[in-house]
Amino acid sequence: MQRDIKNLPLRRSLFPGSMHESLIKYIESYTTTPLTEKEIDVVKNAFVLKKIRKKQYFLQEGQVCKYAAFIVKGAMRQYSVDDKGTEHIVGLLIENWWAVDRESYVMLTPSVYNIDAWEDTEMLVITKADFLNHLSSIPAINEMARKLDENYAIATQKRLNANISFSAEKRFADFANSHSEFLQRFPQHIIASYLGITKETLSRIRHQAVNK
Amino acid sequence: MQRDIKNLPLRRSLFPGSMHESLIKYIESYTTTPLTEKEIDVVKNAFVLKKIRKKQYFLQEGQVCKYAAFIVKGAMRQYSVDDKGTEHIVGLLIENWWAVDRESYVMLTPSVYNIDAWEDTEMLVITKADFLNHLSSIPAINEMARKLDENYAIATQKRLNANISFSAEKRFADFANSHSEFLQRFPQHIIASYLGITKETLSRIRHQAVNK
DNA sequence: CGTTTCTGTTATCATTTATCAACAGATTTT
DNA sequence: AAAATCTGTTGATAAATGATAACAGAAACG
Repeated sequence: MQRDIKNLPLRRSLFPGSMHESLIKYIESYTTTPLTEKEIDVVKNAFVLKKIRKKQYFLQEGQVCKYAAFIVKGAMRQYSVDDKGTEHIVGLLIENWWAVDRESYVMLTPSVYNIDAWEDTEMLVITKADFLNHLSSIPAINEMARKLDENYAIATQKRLNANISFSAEKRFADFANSHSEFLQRFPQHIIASYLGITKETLSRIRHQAVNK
Repeated sequence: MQRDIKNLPLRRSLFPGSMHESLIKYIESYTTTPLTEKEIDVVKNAFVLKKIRKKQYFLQEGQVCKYAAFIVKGAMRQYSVDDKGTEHIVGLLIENWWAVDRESYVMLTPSVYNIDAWEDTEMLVITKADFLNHLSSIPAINEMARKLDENYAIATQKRLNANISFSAEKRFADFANSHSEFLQRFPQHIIASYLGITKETLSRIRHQAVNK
Protein backbone atom coordinates (compact mmCIF):
# COMPACT_ATOMS: atom_id res chain seq x y z
CA MET A 1 0.00 0.00 0.00
CA GLN A 2 1.15 3.48 -0.76
CA ARG A 3 1.15 5.90 2.13
CA ASP A 4 -0.18 9.40 1.64
CA ILE A 5 2.12 12.36 1.80
CA LYS A 6 -0.01 14.19 4.35
CA ASN A 7 0.90 11.61 6.97
CA LEU A 8 4.56 12.54 6.77
CA PRO A 9 6.15 15.26 8.89
CA LEU A 10 7.41 18.41 7.20
CA ARG A 11 10.57 19.74 8.69
CA ARG A 12 12.98 22.51 7.99
CA SER A 13 16.47 21.41 7.12
CA LEU A 14 18.94 21.22 9.97
CA PHE A 15 21.68 22.46 7.66
CA PRO A 16 20.04 25.19 5.65
CA GLY A 17 23.09 25.82 3.52
CA SER A 18 23.66 22.36 2.17
CA MET A 19 20.31 21.27 0.87
CA HIS A 20 19.33 24.41 -1.01
CA GLU A 21 22.45 24.89 -3.08
CA SER A 22 21.06 23.27 -6.20
CA LEU A 23 17.89 25.34 -5.99
CA ILE A 24 19.83 28.59 -5.64
CA LYS A 25 22.02 27.63 -8.57
CA TYR A 26 18.94 26.73 -10.56
CA ILE A 27 17.25 30.08 -9.87
CA GLU A 28 20.38 32.01 -10.78
CA SER A 29 20.70 30.12 -14.04
CA TYR A 30 17.34 31.58 -15.03
CA THR A 31 17.93 35.20 -14.16
CA THR A 32 20.11 38.12 -15.15
CA THR A 33 19.95 39.87 -11.77
CA PRO A 34 21.63 37.58 -9.21
CA LEU A 35 20.07 37.02 -5.81
CA THR A 36 21.22 39.16 -2.88
CA GLU A 37 22.39 37.50 0.33
CA LYS A 38 19.13 38.47 1.99
CA GLU A 39 17.08 37.04 -0.84
CA ILE A 40 19.02 33.79 -0.69
CA ASP A 41 18.13 33.52 2.98
CA VAL A 42 14.47 34.20 2.23
CA VAL A 43 14.44 31.48 -0.41
CA LYS A 44 16.18 29.00 1.88
CA ASN A 45 13.62 29.64 4.59
CA ALA A 46 10.62 29.54 2.29
CA PHE A 47 11.36 26.12 0.79
CA VAL A 48 11.01 23.12 3.05
CA LEU A 49 12.81 19.82 2.61
CA LYS A 50 10.60 16.83 2.02
CA LYS A 51 11.71 13.26 1.31
CA ILE A 52 9.44 10.62 -0.10
CA ARG A 53 10.16 7.02 -0.83
CA LYS A 54 9.68 5.08 -4.03
CA LYS A 55 6.00 4.46 -4.93
CA GLN A 56 4.75 7.03 -2.44
CA TYR A 57 2.27 9.62 -3.67
CA PHE A 58 3.16 13.29 -3.82
CA LEU A 59 -0.27 14.10 -5.25
CA GLN A 60 -3.36 11.95 -5.71
CA GLU A 61 -6.20 12.46 -8.16
CA GLY A 62 -8.97 14.41 -6.46
CA GLN A 63 -6.64 16.30 -4.13
CA VAL A 64 -5.74 19.94 -4.48
CA CYS A 65 -2.02 20.22 -5.26
CA LYS A 66 -0.84 22.11 -2.17
CA TYR A 67 2.87 22.06 -2.91
CA ALA A 68 5.16 22.97 -5.75
CA ALA A 69 8.29 20.85 -5.45
CA PHE A 70 11.78 21.38 -6.76
CA ILE A 71 13.39 17.97 -7.14
CA VAL A 72 16.86 17.88 -5.59
CA LYS A 73 17.41 14.15 -6.07
CA GLY A 74 15.28 11.32 -7.39
CA ALA A 75 12.68 10.64 -10.06
CA MET A 76 8.90 11.00 -10.23
CA ARG A 77 6.09 10.55 -12.69
CA GLN A 78 2.85 12.43 -13.31
CA TYR A 79 -0.07 10.51 -14.84
CA SER A 80 -3.81 10.19 -15.25
CA VAL A 81 -5.78 6.96 -14.93
CA ASP A 82 -8.61 6.14 -17.35
CA ASP A 83 -11.88 4.18 -16.96
CA LYS A 84 -10.11 0.87 -17.50
CA GLY A 85 -7.46 1.61 -14.89
CA THR A 86 -4.74 2.25 -17.46
CA GLU A 87 -2.17 4.86 -16.49
CA HIS A 88 -1.19 7.57 -18.97
CA ILE A 89 2.10 9.31 -18.21
CA VAL A 90 1.91 13.06 -18.86
CA GLY A 91 5.24 13.91 -17.28
CA LEU A 92 8.54 12.38 -16.17
CA LEU A 93 10.43 14.40 -13.59
CA ILE A 94 14.00 14.18 -12.31
CA GLU A 95 16.60 16.36 -10.61
CA ASN A 96 16.26 20.09 -11.32
CA TRP A 97 12.67 19.76 -12.49
CA TRP A 98 9.50 20.89 -10.79
CA ALA A 99 6.80 18.52 -9.63
CA VAL A 100 3.44 20.29 -9.48
CA ASP A 101 0.07 20.20 -11.18
CA ARG A 102 0.00 23.85 -12.20
CA GLU A 103 -3.72 23.88 -12.84
CA SER A 104 -4.59 22.57 -9.39
CA TYR A 105 -1.88 24.60 -7.60
CA VAL A 106 -2.88 27.85 -9.25
CA MET A 107 -6.66 27.43 -9.39
CA LEU A 108 -6.98 25.42 -6.15
CA THR A 109 -9.11 22.86 -7.98
CA PRO A 110 -8.93 19.06 -7.46
CA SER A 111 -6.27 17.54 -9.68
CA VAL A 112 -6.99 14.93 -12.33
CA TYR A 113 -3.40 13.71 -12.07
CA ASN A 114 -1.35 11.58 -9.75
CA ILE A 115 2.27 12.32 -9.01
CA ASP A 116 4.35 9.66 -7.28
CA ALA A 117 7.98 8.82 -6.68
CA TRP A 118 9.66 6.35 -9.01
CA GLU A 119 12.83 6.48 -6.95
CA ASP A 120 13.39 7.69 -3.40
CA THR A 121 13.21 11.44 -3.85
CA GLU A 122 14.30 14.60 -2.05
CA MET A 123 12.37 17.78 -2.80
CA LEU A 124 12.16 21.36 -1.69
CA VAL A 125 8.50 22.28 -1.44
CA ILE A 126 6.55 25.48 -1.05
CA THR A 127 2.84 26.26 -0.77
CA LYS A 128 1.14 28.82 -2.96
CA ALA A 129 0.52 31.03 0.09
CA ASP A 130 4.17 30.93 1.13
CA PHE A 131 5.23 31.66 -2.41
CA LEU A 132 3.00 34.72 -2.58
CA ASN A 133 3.97 35.93 0.89
CA HIS A 134 7.71 35.45 0.75
CA LEU A 135 8.90 35.11 -2.84
CA SER A 136 6.65 37.14 -5.11
CA SER A 137 8.49 40.35 -4.22
CA ILE A 138 11.87 38.99 -5.37
CA PRO A 139 12.55 40.08 -8.97
CA ALA A 140 14.80 37.13 -9.80
CA ILE A 141 12.14 34.68 -8.66
CA ASN A 142 9.51 36.33 -10.83
CA GLU A 143 11.87 36.35 -13.76
CA MET A 144 12.49 32.65 -13.27
CA ALA A 145 8.80 31.86 -12.91
CA ARG A 146 8.05 33.73 -16.12
CA LYS A 147 10.70 31.89 -18.05
CA LEU A 148 9.64 28.55 -16.62
CA ASP A 149 6.07 29.13 -17.74
CA GLU A 150 7.31 30.24 -21.11
CA ASN A 151 9.56 27.20 -21.52
CA TYR A 152 6.88 24.87 -20.30
CA ALA A 153 4.34 26.27 -22.75
CA ILE A 154 6.84 25.91 -25.60
CA ALA A 155 7.91 22.37 -24.64
CA THR A 156 4.34 21.16 -24.24
CA GLN A 157 3.39 22.57 -27.62
CA LYS A 158 6.30 20.74 -29.21
CA ARG A 159 5.27 17.49 -27.61
CA LEU A 160 1.68 18.02 -28.74
CA ASN A 161 2.80 18.76 -32.28
CA ALA A 162 4.88 15.58 -32.27
CA ASN A 163 1.88 13.57 -31.09
CA ILE A 164 -0.49 14.74 -33.81
CA SER A 165 2.16 14.85 -36.56
CA PHE A 166 4.53 11.92 -36.18
CA SER A 167 4.39 8.12 -36.11
CA ALA A 168 5.15 6.22 -32.94
CA GLU A 169 8.52 5.24 -34.40
CA LYS A 170 9.55 8.84 -35.06
CA ARG A 171 8.25 10.01 -31.69
CA PHE A 172 10.43 7.44 -29.95
CA ALA A 173 13.46 8.35 -32.05
CA ASP A 174 13.02 12.04 -31.17
CA PHE A 175 12.50 11.19 -27.53
CA ALA A 176 15.59 8.98 -27.38
CA ASN A 177 17.61 11.81 -28.91
CA SER A 178 16.44 14.63 -26.70
CA HIS A 179 15.72 12.79 -23.45
CA SER A 180 18.20 9.96 -23.25
CA GLU A 181 18.57 10.53 -19.51
CA PHE A 182 15.00 9.27 -19.05
CA LEU A 183 15.73 6.04 -20.87
CA GLN A 184 18.15 5.11 -18.11
CA ARG A 185 15.87 6.09 -15.26
CA PHE A 186 12.49 4.70 -16.29
CA PRO A 187 11.53 1.26 -17.66
CA GLN A 188 10.17 0.86 -21.16
CA HIS A 189 6.50 0.55 -20.26
CA ILE A 190 6.67 3.97 -18.63
CA ILE A 191 8.36 5.49 -21.68
CA ALA A 192 5.74 3.83 -23.91
CA SER A 193 2.92 5.41 -21.94
CA TYR A 194 4.65 8.80 -22.10
CA LEU A 195 4.74 8.43 -25.89
CA GLY A 196 1.08 7.41 -26.01
CA ILE A 197 1.65 3.80 -27.10
CA THR A 198 1.60 0.36 -25.45
CA LYS A 199 4.70 -1.35 -24.11
CA GLU A 200 4.36 -4.10 -26.73
CA THR A 201 4.36 -1.57 -29.55
CA LEU A 202 7.44 0.14 -28.14
CA SER A 203 9.22 -3.18 -27.79
CA ARG A 204 8.55 -3.91 -31.47
CA ILE A 205 9.57 -0.45 -32.58
CA ARG A 206 12.89 -0.81 -30.79
CA HIS A 207 13.47 -4.22 -32.27
CA GLN A 208 12.81 -2.94 -35.78
CA ALA A 209 15.06 0.07 -35.24
CA VAL A 210 18.00 -2.25 -34.52
CA ASN A 211 17.63 -3.91 -37.93
CA LYS A 212 18.02 -0.71 -39.97
CA MET B 1 -0.63 32.24 -54.55
CA GLN B 2 -0.57 33.56 -51.03
CA ARG B 3 1.00 36.96 -50.57
CA ASP B 4 3.43 37.50 -47.75
CA ILE B 5 2.57 39.76 -44.86
CA LYS B 6 5.76 41.76 -45.14
CA ASN B 7 4.54 43.24 -48.41
CA LEU B 8 1.61 44.90 -46.71
CA PRO B 9 1.80 48.35 -45.13
CA LEU B 10 1.54 48.73 -41.39
CA ARG B 11 -0.38 51.75 -40.28
CA ARG B 12 -1.58 53.22 -37.04
CA SER B 13 -5.32 53.43 -36.70
CA LEU B 14 -6.94 56.70 -37.75
CA PHE B 15 -9.36 56.37 -34.86
CA PRO B 16 -7.27 55.16 -31.98
CA GLY B 17 -10.25 54.86 -29.65
CA SER B 18 -12.44 52.59 -31.68
CA MET B 19 -10.20 49.72 -32.68
CA HIS B 20 -8.49 49.06 -29.36
CA GLU B 21 -11.53 48.77 -27.15
CA SER B 22 -11.67 44.99 -27.21
CA LEU B 23 -7.97 44.75 -26.37
CA ILE B 24 -8.32 47.11 -23.40
CA LYS B 25 -11.33 45.17 -22.16
CA TYR B 26 -9.39 41.93 -22.62
CA ILE B 27 -6.41 43.18 -20.63
CA GLU B 28 -8.61 44.43 -17.82
CA SER B 29 -10.40 41.09 -17.64
CA TYR B 30 -7.05 39.53 -16.73
CA THR B 31 -5.93 41.93 -14.06
CA THR B 32 -6.90 43.12 -10.60
CA THR B 33 -5.30 46.56 -10.93
CA PRO B 34 -7.13 48.46 -13.73
CA LEU B 35 -5.18 50.43 -16.31
CA THR B 36 -4.69 54.18 -15.77
CA GLU B 37 -5.66 56.62 -18.52
CA LYS B 38 -2.01 57.10 -19.35
CA GLU B 39 -1.39 53.38 -19.57
CA ILE B 40 -4.40 52.96 -21.86
CA ASP B 41 -2.86 55.55 -24.18
CA VAL B 42 0.48 53.75 -24.12
CA VAL B 43 -1.19 50.47 -25.00
CA LYS B 44 -3.20 52.06 -27.80
CA ASN B 45 -0.06 53.54 -29.29
CA ALA B 46 2.04 50.43 -28.92
CA PHE B 47 -0.33 48.10 -30.76
CA VAL B 48 -0.73 48.65 -34.48
CA LEU B 49 -3.75 47.67 -36.53
CA LYS B 50 -3.12 45.11 -39.23
CA LYS B 51 -5.69 43.54 -41.52
CA ILE B 52 -5.03 40.42 -43.53
CA ARG B 53 -7.30 38.67 -45.96
CA LYS B 54 -8.36 35.06 -46.03
CA LYS B 55 -5.54 32.62 -46.97
CA GLN B 56 -2.81 35.22 -46.43
CA TYR B 57 0.14 34.25 -44.25
CA PHE B 58 0.77 35.94 -40.93
CA LEU B 59 3.82 33.73 -40.37
CA GLN B 60 5.61 31.28 -42.63
CA GLU B 61 7.78 28.33 -41.64
CA GLY B 62 11.39 29.44 -41.55
CA GLN B 63 10.63 33.05 -40.63
CA VAL B 64 11.18 34.54 -37.22
CA CYS B 65 7.81 35.48 -35.72
CA LYS B 66 8.23 39.24 -35.47
CA TYR B 67 4.73 40.09 -34.25
CA ALA B 68 2.43 39.00 -31.50
CA ALA B 69 -1.13 39.63 -32.64
CA PHE B 70 -4.33 40.12 -30.68
CA ILE B 71 -7.22 39.05 -32.91
CA VAL B 72 -9.98 41.67 -32.95
CA LYS B 73 -12.06 40.00 -35.64
CA GLY B 74 -11.60 36.94 -37.84
CA ALA B 75 -10.16 33.43 -37.63
CA MET B 76 -6.69 31.97 -38.16
CA ARG B 77 -4.93 28.64 -37.96
CA GLN B 78 -1.45 27.59 -36.85
CA TYR B 79 0.02 24.43 -38.36
CA SER B 80 3.12 22.49 -39.29
CA VAL B 81 3.67 20.71 -42.61
CA ASP B 82 5.31 17.28 -42.70
CA ASP B 83 7.52 15.53 -45.29
CA LYS B 84 4.51 14.44 -47.31
CA GLY B 85 3.05 17.96 -47.43
CA THR B 86 0.31 17.14 -44.95
CA GLU B 87 -0.74 19.99 -42.66
CA HIS B 88 -1.07 19.38 -38.93
CA ILE B 89 -3.13 21.99 -37.11
CA VAL B 90 -1.64 22.87 -33.73
CA GLY B 91 -3.90 25.84 -33.03
CA LEU B 92 -7.18 27.44 -34.07
CA LEU B 93 -7.45 31.12 -33.27
CA ILE B 94 -10.43 33.49 -33.25
CA GLU B 95 -11.48 36.81 -31.69
CA ASN B 96 -9.85 37.57 -28.34
CA TRP B 97 -7.06 35.07 -28.88
CA TRP B 98 -3.41 35.68 -29.57
CA ALA B 99 -1.68 34.64 -32.78
CA VAL B 100 2.03 34.14 -32.19
CA ASP B 101 4.60 31.38 -32.18
CA ARG B 102 5.90 31.96 -28.68
CA GLU B 103 9.07 29.98 -29.21
CA SER B 104 10.09 31.99 -32.27
CA TYR B 105 8.90 35.33 -30.88
CA VAL B 106 10.69 34.86 -27.58
CA MET B 107 13.87 33.11 -28.77
CA LEU B 108 14.09 34.87 -32.16
CA THR B 109 14.54 31.48 -33.84
CA PRO B 110 12.99 30.49 -37.18
CA SER B 111 9.52 29.09 -36.68
CA VAL B 112 8.51 25.55 -37.65
CA TYR B 113 4.90 26.69 -37.93
CA ASN B 114 2.75 28.57 -40.39
CA ILE B 115 -0.01 30.91 -39.29
CA ASP B 116 -2.51 32.08 -41.88
CA ALA B 117 -5.94 33.68 -42.00
CA TRP B 118 -8.93 31.39 -42.44
CA GLU B 119 -11.24 34.40 -42.62
CA ASP B 120 -10.46 38.06 -43.31
CA THR B 121 -8.89 39.11 -40.02
CA GLU B 122 -8.21 42.31 -38.06
CA MET B 123 -5.39 42.18 -35.56
CA LEU B 124 -3.51 44.46 -33.21
CA VAL B 125 0.16 43.59 -33.47
CA ILE B 126 3.28 44.43 -31.49
CA THR B 127 6.94 43.52 -31.89
CA LYS B 128 8.98 42.07 -29.06
CA ALA B 129 11.10 45.24 -28.96
CA ASP B 130 8.05 47.50 -28.70
CA PHE B 131 6.60 45.26 -26.04
CA LEU B 132 9.77 45.46 -23.96
CA ASN B 133 10.19 49.21 -24.52
CA HIS B 134 6.65 50.37 -23.93
CA LEU B 135 4.64 47.73 -22.10
CA SER B 136 6.91 45.77 -19.80
CA SER B 137 6.76 48.51 -17.17
CA ILE B 138 2.97 48.35 -16.91
CA PRO B 139 1.99 46.07 -14.00
CA ALA B 140 -1.39 45.09 -15.46
CA ILE B 141 0.27 43.99 -18.70
CA ASN B 142 2.75 41.82 -16.88
CA GLU B 143 0.00 40.34 -14.77
CA MET B 144 -1.93 39.51 -17.93
CA ALA B 145 1.11 38.03 -19.66
CA ARG B 146 1.81 35.83 -16.64
CA LYS B 147 -1.76 34.55 -16.54
CA LEU B 148 -1.80 33.96 -20.28
CA ASP B 149 1.33 31.84 -20.09
CA GLU B 150 -0.13 29.99 -17.15
CA ASN B 151 -3.43 29.34 -18.92
CA TYR B 152 -1.68 28.36 -22.10
CA ALA B 153 0.55 25.87 -20.32
CA ILE B 154 -2.47 24.37 -18.56
CA ALA B 155 -4.60 24.17 -21.72
CA THR B 156 -1.82 22.60 -23.76
CA GLN B 157 -1.20 19.99 -21.09
CA LYS B 158 -4.90 19.11 -21.09
CA ARG B 159 -4.88 18.69 -24.84
CA LEU B 160 -1.75 16.58 -24.67
CA ASN B 161 -3.27 14.37 -21.98
CA ALA B 162 -6.38 13.94 -24.13
CA ASN B 163 -4.23 12.94 -27.08
CA ILE B 164 -2.28 10.22 -25.30
CA SER B 165 -5.22 9.01 -23.18
CA PHE B 166 -8.41 9.07 -25.23
CA SER B 167 -9.78 7.55 -28.44
CA ALA B 168 -10.45 9.75 -31.44
CA GLU B 169 -14.16 9.45 -30.70
CA LYS B 170 -13.81 10.74 -27.14
CA ARG B 171 -11.43 13.50 -28.20
CA PHE B 172 -13.97 14.76 -30.70
CA ALA B 173 -16.81 14.57 -28.17
CA ASP B 174 -14.76 16.60 -25.66
CA PHE B 175 -13.79 19.07 -28.34
CA ALA B 176 -17.38 19.52 -29.50
CA ASN B 177 -18.41 20.16 -25.90
CA SER B 178 -15.74 22.65 -24.96
CA HIS B 179 -15.06 24.34 -28.32
CA SER B 180 -18.37 24.37 -30.17
CA GLU B 181 -17.58 27.84 -31.53
CA PHE B 182 -14.81 26.33 -33.65
CA LEU B 183 -17.17 23.79 -35.21
CA GLN B 184 -19.06 26.66 -36.79
CA ARG B 185 -16.00 28.54 -37.97
CA PHE B 186 -13.78 25.80 -39.40
CA PRO B 187 -14.60 22.92 -41.78
CA GLN B 188 -14.35 19.33 -40.67
CA HIS B 189 -11.02 18.53 -42.25
CA ILE B 190 -9.43 21.32 -40.20
CA ILE B 191 -11.02 20.03 -37.01
CA ALA B 192 -9.86 16.51 -37.87
CA SER B 193 -6.29 17.69 -38.26
CA TYR B 194 -6.52 19.57 -34.95
CA LEU B 195 -7.60 16.29 -33.31
CA GLY B 196 -4.78 14.37 -34.95
CA ILE B 197 -6.95 12.23 -37.26
CA THR B 198 -7.87 12.23 -40.96
CA LYS B 199 -11.01 13.88 -42.28
CA GLU B 200 -12.39 10.48 -43.33
CA THR B 201 -12.02 9.12 -39.80
CA LEU B 202 -13.78 12.16 -38.36
CA SER B 203 -16.57 11.79 -40.88
CA ARG B 204 -17.11 8.19 -39.75
CA ILE B 205 -16.91 9.07 -36.08
CA ARG B 206 -19.58 11.70 -36.50
CA HIS B 207 -21.80 9.31 -38.42
CA GLN B 208 -21.48 6.65 -35.74
CA ALA B 209 -22.19 9.18 -33.01
CA VAL B 210 -25.56 9.96 -34.58
CA ASN B 211 -26.64 6.32 -34.32
CA LYS B 212 -26.24 6.09 -30.53
C1' DC C 1 -23.19 32.18 -66.07
C1' DG C 2 -20.20 28.18 -66.35
C1' DT C 3 -16.04 26.51 -64.17
C1' DT C 4 -13.26 25.51 -60.56
C1' DT C 5 -12.37 24.68 -55.93
C1' DC C 6 -13.87 23.26 -51.53
C1' DT C 7 -16.24 20.22 -48.52
C1' DG C 8 -18.03 16.07 -46.84
C1' DT C 9 -19.28 11.18 -47.54
C1' DT C 10 -18.63 6.45 -48.68
C1' DA C 11 -16.24 2.19 -50.24
C1' DT C 12 -12.23 -0.71 -50.44
C1' DC C 13 -7.95 -2.06 -48.97
C1' DA C 14 -3.53 -1.46 -46.33
C1' DT C 15 -1.15 -0.24 -42.26
C1' DT C 16 -0.60 0.75 -37.63
C1' DT C 17 -1.50 -0.11 -33.14
C1' DA C 18 -4.03 -2.44 -29.41
C1' DT C 19 -5.37 -6.55 -26.99
C1' DC C 20 -4.72 -10.89 -25.02
C1' DA C 21 -1.84 -14.50 -23.67
C1' DA C 22 2.24 -16.89 -22.61
C1' DC C 23 6.86 -16.85 -21.20
C1' DA C 24 11.61 -16.01 -19.11
C1' DG C 25 15.02 -13.53 -16.77
C1' DA C 26 15.74 -9.98 -13.25
C1' DT C 27 14.62 -7.82 -9.15
C1' DT C 28 12.28 -7.24 -4.89
C1' DT C 29 9.94 -8.86 -1.01
C1' DT C 30 8.98 -11.94 2.59
C1' DA D 1 15.89 -19.29 -0.15
C1' DA D 2 11.41 -19.21 -1.90
C1' DA D 3 7.75 -16.53 -3.57
C1' DA D 4 6.05 -12.69 -5.66
C1' DT D 5 6.48 -8.88 -8.60
C1' DC D 6 8.49 -6.40 -12.31
C1' DT D 7 10.26 -6.06 -16.88
C1' DG D 8 10.70 -7.02 -21.55
C1' DT D 9 9.72 -10.03 -25.54
C1' DT D 10 7.06 -12.54 -28.84
C1' DG D 11 2.97 -14.58 -31.25
C1' DA D 12 -1.81 -14.53 -32.76
C1' DT D 13 -5.65 -11.90 -33.50
C1' DA D 14 -8.70 -7.82 -33.34
C1' DA D 15 -9.64 -3.03 -33.71
C1' DA D 16 -8.64 1.54 -35.07
C1' DT D 17 -7.08 4.46 -38.29
C1' DG D 18 -4.85 5.75 -42.70
C1' DA D 19 -4.52 5.86 -47.90
C1' DT D 20 -6.61 6.07 -52.10
C1' DA D 21 -10.26 6.85 -55.09
C1' DA D 22 -14.66 8.18 -56.60
C1' DC D 23 -18.52 11.02 -56.11
C1' DA D 24 -21.91 14.96 -55.29
C1' DG D 25 -23.54 19.15 -53.50
C1' DA D 26 -22.02 23.82 -51.99
C1' DA D 27 -19.44 27.69 -52.39
C1' DA D 28 -16.20 30.67 -54.56
C1' DC D 29 -14.38 32.63 -58.69
C1' DG D 30 -13.54 34.47 -63.19
